[in-house]
Parts: sequence; structure tokens; C-alpha cells
Amino acid sequence: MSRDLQVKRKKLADHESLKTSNSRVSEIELCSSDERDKAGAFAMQKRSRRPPRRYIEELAESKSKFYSGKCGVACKRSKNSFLHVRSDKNNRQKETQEETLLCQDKSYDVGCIQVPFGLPVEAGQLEENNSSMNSEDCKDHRLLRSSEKLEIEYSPAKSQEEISEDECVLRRSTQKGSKQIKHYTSWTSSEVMKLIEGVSQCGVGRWSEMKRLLFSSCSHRTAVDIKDKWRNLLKASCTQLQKERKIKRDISKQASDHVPESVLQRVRELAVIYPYPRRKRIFSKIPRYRDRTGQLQCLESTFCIQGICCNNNSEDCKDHRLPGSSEKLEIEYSPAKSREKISEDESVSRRNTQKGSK
DNA sequence: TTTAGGG
DNA sequence: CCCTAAA
Repeated sequence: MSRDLQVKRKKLADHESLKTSNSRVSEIELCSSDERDKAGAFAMQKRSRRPPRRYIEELAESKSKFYSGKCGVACKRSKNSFLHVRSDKNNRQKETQEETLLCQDKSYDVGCIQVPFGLPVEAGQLEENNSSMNSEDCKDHRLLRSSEKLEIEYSPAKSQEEISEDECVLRRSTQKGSKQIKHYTSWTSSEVMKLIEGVSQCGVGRWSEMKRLLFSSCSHRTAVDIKDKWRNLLKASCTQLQKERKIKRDISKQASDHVPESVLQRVRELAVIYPYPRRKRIFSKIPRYRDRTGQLQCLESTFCIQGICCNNNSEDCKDHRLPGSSEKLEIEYSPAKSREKISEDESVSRRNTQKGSK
């Protein structure tokens, strides 16, 4: 037992004593030791958080019209951990209240989602539990911007009745227990598609908005769940790419096996548009390139930025070229400045370099 | 309350 | 899916 483990155990024990409920201390035993070792040096440190993209964006645009008060308003909430525990309980109570309707039929108000390249779905890829999917609502299965119909298989894993039963069990336990452990319900393909549509519409990071817009009928999917699922999809789409390069077919237990490649493809595309997790300060930098005369020119932000669009894979993104140009570009990045300001600065720096001064 | 991120 | 810091 490492010291960190002991620290963690104490921390968790303190935490559990506040909850007055069925303990999950067994989790401690499940923690992998090598992960602990890695994080060992930071175990005692307070976790620091990188400012979110929107915060950075709004900070950069603080003078502009879009500065909404949401992030600007200082939060006066106490950081007392007692309150955190309580607030979590409140959340769960709220969820329980939301779920008072027993075995309600789920109807999805979202239509079909289309995917650009219309990649065929391989048979057997859809092994997720699709039984709660309402086929009436989705006449045919298309992904975003694709006219090609997807073949979606419905697995006989669970019947509608079984799902309802599960949810009843969940509710039964929530009614009597003080602490409610959320039942794991695998994401259906319709939910995944709703998520994809949500990201295409709202972008990444607006999970609560997405929850309101698209998942209002799914009481068991919170904004956090949606966010987690997106993270998992991203992970899945990356591992899928790597796998394809190495082995054509590899039966593994990874989650990516359960998501159709066409969906993962769409996830990758959305990841280009809405990078997540955030990397550096991509929105505060403007990609530039040197033209034939050696002058720096601005590149639109939709262009390849820091390898995100292609996951640093030169196969996916052949090279950096301007549309309609065969000339390869060397991309440079500059701090966020207006177009005018950049050219102004450039002329100044060029003048300086000519003089030999720094 | 919401989001990000580690677990 | 859980937990919690940060906003």
C-alpha cells in the first residue's frame, strides 16, 4: 500500500462518513496501483483546471457584444465540501423526481441524422441496445448530410419490457435508499445520433442546452452523461482509426466496436469543428502562412489548426495547401490579433529586422 | 447550476 | 458513471 493510497482511502472514508449510506470503499481496492504511482506526485496537489474554451473566447471577446453575463458573473458559492455532498444529493433527488413516471414510453422528437460520407455500416457493428429506439420516429436511418440509408441492426439483447423492468428496479431502489446509484443503461444508437446532432447544432460544451433540446425525453441522461458520452465517442473514434491502420479486423472488447464506423466518422468530423478536449489556446491563435514573396498571410480558422483536423496524421490531411493551390504551405501560429494588427506588426518587425535590431 | 476533467 | 473544482 502506497502512502497515496492511504491518503486516498482516508479522503474517501471522510467522504463516505458524510453520505451515511452504503459504502463503496471497495473502489479503493480496485484502483490500479500504476495509475496511482503516475499521479503520485500530484496526489496532494489541488487539482487545477484549465480555463474552458468559451471562457477564453469570451475573455478575448470581452469587449465585444457577445460577452454574456453567464461566465462573467462571479460565483459566490462556498467551496465547503459538505455543500458539495449535499448538492450532489439534491441532484439525485431531482433525478428521482423526474423519474416518478413509471415505465413511460420514450418518444424521440428528433428526426434522423445524416453523415457526410455515407459510409456503409458493417454488419454486427451495432451491438448496442437498440430496443428503446422508436423506429416510428425515425423512418429510415441516415446520418448527418448523407443520403445513403444506413442499415441498422436491432440486437435482441433486451426487450422493451426488460428495459422498463430495469428502470422500475432503479426507481424502487431510489425510493427507499438514501443514496441512489444510477443504473448503467447503454446508449442506444438513436441516443448517439441525437448526441451527434446536438453537437452539430450546439457545438461542444453546451451540454445542458443539448439536454433541454434533444434529451428532454430521456430523463436518465443528464448533461454530464451527454458530455461523458461525447468524450467516449471521441476516444472510440480515435482508437478506431488506429486500429484500422494496423489490423483490418480485430475483435476486441473496446467500445468502438459497438459504434458504427459511419458514426465514428461523423464524430471525427465534429471533433474537427469542435475540438474536445480543449487544446492549448487554439482559438486565440490565427494560423498564417508565407506566400511566395515570403510575406505572412492569415489563414482562415477552418483550416488545419495544430493538427487537430487530422489528428496529426499526414495521411488524413495530406498537407497544408490553400484551396486550388498546389503550393505547400508552412503554417505558423500567431497570438490572436486582428488581421490589420498582424500586418501592422509584421511590417514593424520587418523594419526592425532590416535594421538588425531585435 | 453548469462544465471540465480525473477517476 | 462518479466525483468535485472552477466558473
